[in-house]
Amino acid sequence: MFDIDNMTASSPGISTSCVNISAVERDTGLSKDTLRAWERRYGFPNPSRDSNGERVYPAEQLEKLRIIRRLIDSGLRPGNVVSEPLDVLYARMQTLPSSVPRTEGEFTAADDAFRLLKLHRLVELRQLLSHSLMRLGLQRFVLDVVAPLNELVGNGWIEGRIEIFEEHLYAEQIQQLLRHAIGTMPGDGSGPRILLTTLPGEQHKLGLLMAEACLSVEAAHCISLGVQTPVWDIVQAARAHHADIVALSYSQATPFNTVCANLANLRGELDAAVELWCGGSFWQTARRTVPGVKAIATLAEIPAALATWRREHSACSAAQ
Amino acid sequence: MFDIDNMTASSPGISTSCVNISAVERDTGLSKDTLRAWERRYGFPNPSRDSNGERVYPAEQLEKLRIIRRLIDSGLRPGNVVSEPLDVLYARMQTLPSSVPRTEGEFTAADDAFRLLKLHRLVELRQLLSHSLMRLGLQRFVLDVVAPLNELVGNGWIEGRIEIFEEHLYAEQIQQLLRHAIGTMPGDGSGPRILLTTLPGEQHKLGLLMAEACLSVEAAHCISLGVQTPVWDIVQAARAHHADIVALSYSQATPFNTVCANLANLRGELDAAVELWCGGSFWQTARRTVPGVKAIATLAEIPAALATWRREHSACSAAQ
DNA sequence: AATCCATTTTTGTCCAAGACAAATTTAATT
DNA sequence: AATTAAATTTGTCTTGGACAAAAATGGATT
Repeated sequence: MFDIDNMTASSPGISTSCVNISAVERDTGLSKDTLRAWERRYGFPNPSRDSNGERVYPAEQLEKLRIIRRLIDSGLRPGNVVSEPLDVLYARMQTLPSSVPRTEGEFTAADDAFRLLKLHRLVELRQLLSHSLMRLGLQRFVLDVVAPLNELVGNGWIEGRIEIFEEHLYAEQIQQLLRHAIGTMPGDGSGPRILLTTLPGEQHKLGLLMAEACLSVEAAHCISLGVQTPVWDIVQAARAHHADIVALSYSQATPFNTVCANLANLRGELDAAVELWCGGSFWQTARRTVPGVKAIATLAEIPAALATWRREHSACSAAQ
Repeated sequence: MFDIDNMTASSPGISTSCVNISAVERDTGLSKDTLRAWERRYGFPNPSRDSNGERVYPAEQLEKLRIIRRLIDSGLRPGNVVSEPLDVLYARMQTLPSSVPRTEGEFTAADDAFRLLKLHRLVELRQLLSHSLMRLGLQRFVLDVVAPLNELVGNGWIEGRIEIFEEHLYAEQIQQLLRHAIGTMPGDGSGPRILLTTLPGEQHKLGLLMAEACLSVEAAHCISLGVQTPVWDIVQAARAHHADIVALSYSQATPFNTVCANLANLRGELDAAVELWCGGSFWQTARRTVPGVKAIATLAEIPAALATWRREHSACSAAQ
């Protein structure tokens, strides 16, 4: 019993040449249905078939799909990019708008960190970040260093200047640093109890951690559930831990309507007394608001939002 | 334009009553194809249809699917459980074998922690864990407290005694603790450079973190990429960071053949001088070994494995 | 009773080709 | 220039069939 495709696969030193549709779905984030539809409509991807008639994707096509994914994530439409040859796609990547609004002054730390990441100088990177944190304090560190660095790394991935493993490594370093910082803060239990998480499908944990850092600095009592908590479990957790506020984090990639539907759904399930906050950069271009949901467009708004809550809450308890 | 199903859905105060197949896939982890196949073969799930002929699953069926998932994860087969009524399923959950081999003496800490988790007494839980860590040291804490607690929580989920949000919360607490402990260890750079990660599809980050803790204690230089790194990126990262060892972590849920295929694949891509270690409880029942891959059946074996590496490596450099 | 091998059943995943609604773009009108 | 309407694009869902890997079963042998 031998497999022709696996034999042809291992030709030029690369044994991962050929993968099935499940692997492509996993590695590109494009659903099987989408992959088949593109093949039907645009003629790409164009996988060969194994002895059983099933699709087998060569590594080059997988790589091209990743590039296409980047372009679509940054606003282009499938019909305009999927059937284009590879060099045209590379050309288009150059013309993407780089949306990194940087505050002058602290941009050097983020730039330096990015350079160290690319050079794989991990020890120095950690030192630099750790030093910045100590010098600026947690709040300013998150706003002025981590946030722009996040953008740099994110754009670097879209433009292909950052490998996946470098992004992973970056996320680990920041996580280590922020968790350590958050962990060493006392937390006197006086502030509001805030339940932090993301909904299923949203995997971006750094945004959540940055929010937790900013909230902890303001003496809020944070209870983080990590990423991807189902709606029903958020409701249960809010009750079990007597949360005053449920705070969700979205990355910009999420379709706006999905966000609205989820928020409305969750709002309906939560007790009325519990506030629902939603952070994510997409609010900057949001067309409508969701009733009963507080939009937090940027991390910098967090102190003000907390101050408002405290004012309203103290007034409320005084009235009682 | 009105939707009959959504109207019947919002009857008893629950607005999430009806969901489409995508949501079910997301919330249960069962693929769309599997859900349709079960419906065809066993008559369950049995969703109604919306005006467009698409499946709409009521909340009860979703809940039952979650229970079925637990039973299958613990070894039962779909044909025996999918078509059974709900009360039979509950009865079967009671009869599941509890496979927690506990070392006498330290089991009280894990049990107490589990109890505190169920009572949502977060502050006390953190204190207890933190105290155990200080008393036992990181290594023993991981082996004697975290590992059995992991089992307790995992089994609790399978048996339905633990909610998803409680598991999330647990994972966050442990993560916080371990990261903090790992972060405060000096790391003199003398030990082997170990690249730690999991392959795509493997999301269990606690196992990885526990391994990192045990390795760090033995003065290894750990470079963690977090979870779900593609094979090609592992190879790149190993080169970029001059790793001596690549260590992968698997949870017991992964099919054995998948593990073997991935390992063989990765082994072929990695430089021959780089060792490949693979940890995961499935080795305890493993039928075969993979050439060129070192199996680490339990965390307790880590010190010995590191000692072996050091012996071989020092002999090697002396011979040169 | 335990181990091994061959046969049968179970089960997850894949396929094709069509359909449709939501999102987006384009065209037309005020 | 701003709205509105029509056309296009695009992701996701549908059915019913197919097949291979995994698991269970049934003997035969040690």
